[in-house]
This record gives sequence, structure tokens and C-alpha cells, in this order.
Amino acid sequence: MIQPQKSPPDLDHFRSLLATHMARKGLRSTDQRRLIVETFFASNDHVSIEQLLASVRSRDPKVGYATVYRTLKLLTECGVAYERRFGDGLARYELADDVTHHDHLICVECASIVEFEEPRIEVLQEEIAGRYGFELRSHKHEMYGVCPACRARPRKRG
Amino acid sequence: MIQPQKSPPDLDHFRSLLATHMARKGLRSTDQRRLIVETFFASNDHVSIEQLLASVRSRDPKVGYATVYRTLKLLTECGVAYERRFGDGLARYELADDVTHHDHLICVECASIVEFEEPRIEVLQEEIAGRYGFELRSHKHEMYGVCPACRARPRKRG
DNA sequence: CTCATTGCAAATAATTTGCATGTAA
DNA sequence: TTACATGCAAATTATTTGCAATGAG
Repeated sequence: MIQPQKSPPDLDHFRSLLATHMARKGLRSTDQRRLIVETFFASNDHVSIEQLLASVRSRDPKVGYATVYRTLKLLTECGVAYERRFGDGLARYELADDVTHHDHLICVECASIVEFEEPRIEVLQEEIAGRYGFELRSHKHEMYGVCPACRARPRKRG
Repeated sequence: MIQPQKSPPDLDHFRSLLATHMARKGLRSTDQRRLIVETFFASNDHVSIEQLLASVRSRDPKVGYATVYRTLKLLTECGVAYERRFGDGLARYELADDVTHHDHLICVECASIVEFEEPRIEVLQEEIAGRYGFELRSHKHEMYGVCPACRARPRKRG
């Protein structure tokens, strides 16, 4: 399956967003924060706290859950990360990469996730927001269905 | 503000969906279930378990939390209700009214919710699903922004 | 009668918070 | 030095589950 070609995200842009936010709020740059942030940048989309903590601990085993939660909340507040919730009860995070914004197609059978981009939908979104007088900030667009692999498979054996 | 005119949902359709599902699974019709289901039908969109339980208890104070959870799960399984999660950490439910399907525009300042319908987006969704070989089942499309009222208001006093 | 359902309370699971200690600035 | 940050454990919140009692079919 062909994925839309994705240009690498401008991480320095996000680093500076974060730095500005931290400066404004008088927050400090610590080893743990830097490690968590860079690990997040190096992760694939849709990382959960648990996955991120595992990666982080492979470099520094002493980092605690709470610090990861607190750091991801920080990233979310300053617009570097988006928090997403698919059906499975836990938060997942991704880079708030508005430029190459994508949405998700999720298989209801095997939970696999495909990303897609559709500029024509983005245009309609702006139109709708305008219709209701909203100034659009972000969106989540998730489509649920059965992926090709699961459709090919005969049926859940029961 | 003008809302799109909405035709009343075909509740009997949903009642029969539920009845069929229950018959197939050998489930039983109890006072509590009937009360919860009808209360759900009479609720506005985006009811939380807590709101629903409050309404239910105004008619039968003995109904427990767990029963409402279990009944809403039942409604979700048989396609009568959709579970939705906005940013506030708790599940909300709405009628799975595919016919007049709508999506949501949510104010990031005051959390007010506007519903919208956009057939052109529905069409694009099918096109995208087809592109990736998915058989579409449902979708969630949420747009976040600042509503007219909050835009008009000068700014958060701080 | 039989087995699903209920209400309660206890169990989970994800996330948040209090606090003593550590540490950027 | 002075707060902010950390790690731990305890607290919170939403939801689920075990179980004895109840009730539908």
C-alpha cells in the first residue's frame, strides 16, 4: 500500500515553541525533560505513555511515570503534541504537525491504523467553521471500518 | 444561530435493532433496561453515564451505576448508540442515527458544542476508505476552535 | 426451574497529586 | 538560595467485575 510521501517534521520549530513556552512560564530544562522530549520526537505517531516510558527508561531507568505524564501535558499545552484517544482507553500522543496534517483510518477488527491526508476535506472544514463563525484551531477526523486484510480473511472463527 | 433542521429519529427502528440483538443473544427485557433505554432515547445527544443515571433515578432511585454501564455497552454493541469521547475524560453516548449523521464543532474556550452535517465530507470519506480498501463503518469528525461568542469577548481576564 | 440480571462493593486501569528530596538558574 | 522538578506512593476518577439475591421466560 502506498503512503502519501511525508516530509520530515521541522523539529526545531517545535523545540523553539517549547523553549518559548518554558521561558515564559519560568520552567526549567532538566535531564529528564530533555530526554522525554527527544524520545517523543524520535517516536512514531500514536505513542502511549507506557511505550514512551519504556523507550525513555532504556536510556535512564530511573525516570518515573509521573514525569512522563507531566512532560506530555506540558508538550500538549504549548502546542507541540496532540493528545488522541482511539477506542482503547488510553491516551496517545503525536507531534502537532499542522503542516503535514493527517487523519486516521482505523480497522475495527485488528485495530491497525492508516494515516491519510485529504486537502479537500480541510477546505470543507474551514468552510463549515466559517459558516458557524468559529475560528478553527484543530480537528480530529477518524474513520472506522474493516481493513483489506480483515475483509479478505473469511470471518472470525467462532 | 440557525441549526440544520433535524427530523426526529426513528426510535422504533432502534428499538427493533435492540430487540433483535437481545433475542439472538437470549438476553432478557427487564424494568431497568427498558427504563434506561427509553431514558437514553429521550436524552439529548452527548449524555454521560452520570447524567443518564440521574434521569433514570428520578424515576427509579434504586438503579445502580453498573446497570447503566452495562446497558449502554449493550446499546453500543448492537449499533443503537455510539460512544464518544471529547476531551473531558468521560464517555458520552448518542443515538447512532446514521441517517441524519452529524459531526461536532467544539469551542476550546467555553466547551460549547455545535452539530453540523456536511454531505460533501461524507462523500470524500467513502472515497478515501475506498482508496485504502477499507469498508467504512462509522466515523468521528471533531473540529476544535473558538466560537463566535468567545471570539467577541475581549479575552480571558488574567 | 434455570440462567440472565441486578445492586453493591471491591477490583482495575489510567492518570493525578502530595510531599520530601534533588537541582537548575 | 529559591523555587521548580522529580520519584515514589497514595489518591482520584472512570469503568469493570465478582457475587449473592432477584426475577424473566
